Amino acid sequence: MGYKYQKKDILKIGYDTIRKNGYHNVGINTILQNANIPKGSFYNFFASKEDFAQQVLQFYGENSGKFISEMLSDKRHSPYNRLKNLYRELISQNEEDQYASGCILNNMANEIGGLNKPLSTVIDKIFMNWMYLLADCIKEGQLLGEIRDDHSALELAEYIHTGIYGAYSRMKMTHDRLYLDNWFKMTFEFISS
Amino acid sequence: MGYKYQKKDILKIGYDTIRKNGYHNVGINTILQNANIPKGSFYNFFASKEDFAQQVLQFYGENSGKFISEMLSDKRHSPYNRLKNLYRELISQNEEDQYASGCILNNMANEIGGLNKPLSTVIDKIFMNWMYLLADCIKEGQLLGEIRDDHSALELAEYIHTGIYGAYSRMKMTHDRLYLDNWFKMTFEFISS
DNA sequence: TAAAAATTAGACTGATTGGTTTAATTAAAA
DNA sequence: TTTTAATTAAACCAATCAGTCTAATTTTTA
Repeated sequence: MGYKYQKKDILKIGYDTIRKNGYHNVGINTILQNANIPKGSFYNFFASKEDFAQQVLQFYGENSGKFISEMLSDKRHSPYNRLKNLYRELISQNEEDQYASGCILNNMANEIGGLNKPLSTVIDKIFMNWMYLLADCIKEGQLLGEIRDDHSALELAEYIHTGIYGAYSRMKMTHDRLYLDNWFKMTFEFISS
Repeated sequence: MGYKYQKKDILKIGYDTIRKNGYHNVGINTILQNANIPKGSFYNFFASKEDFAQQVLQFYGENSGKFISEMLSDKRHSPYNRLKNLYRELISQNEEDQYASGCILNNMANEIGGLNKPLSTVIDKIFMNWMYLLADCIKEGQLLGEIRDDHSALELAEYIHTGIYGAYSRMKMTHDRLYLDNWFKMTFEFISS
């Protein structure tokens, strides 16, 4: 049977709440209400708000890693098109909240990255993990001759993904996908060979 | 003579404090301490924390606008090189705080852009104002044949500036300029014709 | 089944939040 | 110079913050 509440469920609520509202703007009480748990249970699972945020990021990083990995190993498409499909999908996922929130990793990086070393370390690890997944696919595309190879696969991966983070910043202002689409169009033009 | 405190000085302190620490992470009391003013004076000048943030952004937007405008009208260099000089300079400015803070406009956009309509409207106006300055210079470069013209000047402007915003997100994790430099190298290669 | 451990529950705490209030002081306008 | 308005000053307020505490309950282990 197990106990009443599942850590995983609280992390899921926390992910959603923090992604949409930010870190400092969200109090523990909001998490408790959204997850419908008493404070004692929260602090039974998590040592502090910061520890919670860390686990939320980890949770998200692992799920996203799996998703990226699956999208980039779909052998029905070429590497370049697999990349395009991934970002097409990531862009589409923002429709759910009217393009208001973006990616929790980027949000946290911008909000507290420069101030909180433990959290920025976690964010960096997750990010680099994704980059290696991207770089593998890009490398494949370079060998096939469909992606330019005057820059390393890892550099291109980082260029692509930081690019969409910049576009998220603008997306939040306008609440539409125009900037994401423009970024998509131009980036994939620039990296094709 | 005038009164004891100057609104402009408080805005300058506010700009610095909020840029480095975020919006929700900074309380009015911190601003009061940093600016060395009593609470009564603050609320004499500003209606609320949100109003204050709005005026801080406006203040920054105008100063930055002037700076961008000057850099982009330096006729000793070609348009393409003026752009490069501008971003070289913007990157360098981040050394002061060990690449931990980035741009207040981008930070605020990411932290509260999706939640606060009045503030996101201000941010958007300032951003677009900059974009028109950039686009004018890019247009010039396109006519000279040194910047690719298969995308509109405004689209390229937006692409460039959202690009550096993405790089800021990464810069905050690593606290160095590597990502900024990589972004710079690749972007200016991609947009040259 | 008995004992130990983990979890649930929410009242409580001290510090901090954005903002108000009232009085004293200073500068500008008449 | 007198009156009015703006500014300075800081004590004060209700609400909220992250986190603690103790007791009851439930699950696991022995």
